[in-house]
Amino acid sequence: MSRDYGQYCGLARALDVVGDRWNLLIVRQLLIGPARFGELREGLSGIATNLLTDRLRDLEAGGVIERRLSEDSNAITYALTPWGAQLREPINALIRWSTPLMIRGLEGDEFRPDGLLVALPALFAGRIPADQAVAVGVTVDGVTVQLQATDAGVGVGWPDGRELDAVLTAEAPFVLGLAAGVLSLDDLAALIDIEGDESALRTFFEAPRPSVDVTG
Amino acid sequence: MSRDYGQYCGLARALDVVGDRWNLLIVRQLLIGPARFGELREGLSGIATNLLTDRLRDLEAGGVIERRLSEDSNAITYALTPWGAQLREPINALIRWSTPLMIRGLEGDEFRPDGLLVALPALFAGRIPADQAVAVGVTVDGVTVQLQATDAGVGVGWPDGRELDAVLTAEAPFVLGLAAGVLSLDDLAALIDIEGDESALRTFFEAPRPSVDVTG
DNA sequence: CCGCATCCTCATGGATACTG
DNA sequence: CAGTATCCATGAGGATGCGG
Repeated sequence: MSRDYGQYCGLARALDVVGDRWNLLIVRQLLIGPARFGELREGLSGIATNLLTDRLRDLEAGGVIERRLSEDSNAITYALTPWGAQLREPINALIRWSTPLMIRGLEGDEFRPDGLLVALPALFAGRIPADQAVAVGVTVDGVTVQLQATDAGVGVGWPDGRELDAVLTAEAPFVLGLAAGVLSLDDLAALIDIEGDESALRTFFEAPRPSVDVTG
Repeated sequence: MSRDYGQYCGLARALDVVGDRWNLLIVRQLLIGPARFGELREGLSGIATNLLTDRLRDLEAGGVIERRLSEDSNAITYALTPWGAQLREPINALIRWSTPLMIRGLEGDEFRPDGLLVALPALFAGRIPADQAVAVGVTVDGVTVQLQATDAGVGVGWPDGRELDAVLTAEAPFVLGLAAGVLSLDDLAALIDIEGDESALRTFFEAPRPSVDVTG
């Protein structure tokens, strides 16, 4: 690849920059936060190191990411530029579109809980669940992610020490189906585990959210 | 490519289906409307025929497109499935993201006016410009596209015979900059040509629209 | 270890010619 | 017109090496 489409079309030009294999997955990792070379390699399930080097150079030349030398020099950190960070919207849209592919289950694919930090905001995008200061946890593969009601919508992140009103423990496909609104807590009653105030969970998982289609 | 990422991640699974080279551009063409093999080949500026065949098969197997045999058989038409048509949102998001790349100008790339039928709805996405029954034309490369105020937002299409309140003639980058809101009619006064009621054009090009960043 | 370069193999992309 | 078949260049993927 790396070959330009040669079309004066927004989609073609966007793909000239981020369409190469691995590029958008690198951006996904950096949407979680700045990362070192090795962290990226780890989060991308073992991309070949030469490819990661190439892609990082391409993305830097394209203005999507930047290299930062940490204070003590010698340590290079990769981070999104402001423009690169705006890829969150296209990526969120692709994540919502992929819902029919996700509710099929893992099918042998590798699951990394930090992916929830990108997937859950995409599925909850922009909706405002409640005025209350509700915070719940979602535990997948033994790792807990915190959902928190904010004025702007649902905030997603690692637990920040605050008390959780409830914790939902479930397999990854169930969590994503719940977040996308194609599965309900009642549907999954026998397959999930809930501790604490179940109504706090319903605040999140029964509120309106971006429509996704499951026709696929 | 065609190789799966092997990650249980919405973005990775989406790219497993539409991430191969040419795939999203094929979807872009089909967002304009169903098309024959030769029309796709034409609209993709001469993609190799074997690649087009491969991609069409992949997309069909992935549930994104379907082959329709026309009534008199012998003529195959390709069209998006309902799920495939939902790629409009991710594609729109990428088109909005690409604005900084587009306002740089053509730079030798091929421009096809039918691309405006996809680009303009992306840039006007969802906003409601006016209650009036205003319709204007945008002429690029001698081809005119019609913009029409509707309850749902801006409707974009080929002229349907109705009388146009105004016609804007300009180079493609100017039209896209105007639609994205990073250029104004006043900025471009000397570079564009306006016939008819200029205020009708302002109804479209000075209304609020999705924010795009030009930091790139 | 971390960041990257080099080599090698093989799948994929791309251009052309060809066929029903 | 709608694809196949063929050939070649390129890129992906994996292993390894190397300086810091």
